[in-house]
Amino acid sequence: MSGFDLEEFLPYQLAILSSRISAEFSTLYKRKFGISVAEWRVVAHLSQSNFVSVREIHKRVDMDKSKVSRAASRLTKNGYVTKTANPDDGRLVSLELTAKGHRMVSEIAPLAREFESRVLAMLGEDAHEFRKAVSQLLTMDPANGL
Amino acid sequence: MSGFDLEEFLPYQLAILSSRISAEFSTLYKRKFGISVAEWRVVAHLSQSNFVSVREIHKRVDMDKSKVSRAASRLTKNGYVTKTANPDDGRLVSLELTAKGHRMVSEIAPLAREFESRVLAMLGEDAHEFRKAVSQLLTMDPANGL
DNA sequence: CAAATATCGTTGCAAATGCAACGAAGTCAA
DNA sequence: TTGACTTCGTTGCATTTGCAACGATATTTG
Repeated sequence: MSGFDLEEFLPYQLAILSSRISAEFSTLYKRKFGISVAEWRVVAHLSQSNFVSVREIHKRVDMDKSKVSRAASRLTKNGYVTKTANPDDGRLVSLELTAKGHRMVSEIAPLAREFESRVLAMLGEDAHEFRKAVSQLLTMDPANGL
Repeated sequence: MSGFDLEEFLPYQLAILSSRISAEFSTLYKRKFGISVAEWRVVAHLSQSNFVSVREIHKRVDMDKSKVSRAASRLTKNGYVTKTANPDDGRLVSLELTAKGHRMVSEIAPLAREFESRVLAMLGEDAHEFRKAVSQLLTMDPANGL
């Protein structure tokens, strides 16, 4: 039969690995706060720098701007985020964490760090090398055909 | 501001990396054959072993059985796959590549290998270590809390 | 300044997704 | 053998997603 060995195909392996890890971690905050992965990404971004526009987040992450927009709307509806018009540029929206949003992030953050440690612990000595490789690959330009 | 550094968070990095790589590669076959990632996974699996059930594919991959079922239906409609009832167990469906399906896989396979090489080339010496780490992480049991 | 262009966020829409429920088929035990 | 239980694939449904189009605002160009 031979054919193509999907199990050994790196893009496939990465997809499986990523979705498993993401699913595993997301249950930690989904259960407690009812937010999605997209919403987690938005609040995590906002915990680092407030007054961020939808476009700003859309640019950094592989998230369509409509996805960001809707995630932000859900977060606003649930009191984690506020949306205000940027006074300098009427097209922009300034997203900002509320106190409730900050509390949520500070509850999730230690869980995130602990989860990450557990994953890296599986690699032992090689953990650092692995992280370096991931960072390296992330520097590729998706527009330039890698 | 401090907060949580999402950019350095491994699950996030893996999600970005995986989705970029997947998107990049999928354009190679989407354009030519009009199939989705889910459909690619199904035909790739089938290129290794025919007469596979929906459940079989569902078990190996992080794909809901309804997702597999629908991907198989689309592939059948487009002449890449046939569905027949398993004579030994009426509940099972035997998925099988058609000649057209085999031709498609044999066109995509070299593109896949070349793409993978290009990705690994970015890592140079460390490519092998990286692959080992990915395999290692994939052995974790998602049910057992990693 | 006016008009053409570009950028930003939202929304409509069709397609994809996850989940639960279902019917059909198989297994097991009394 | 019958009846309870399990397994398999499909489908209904609500939600999410990606893409294009839109209105609103900025910027650029003539």
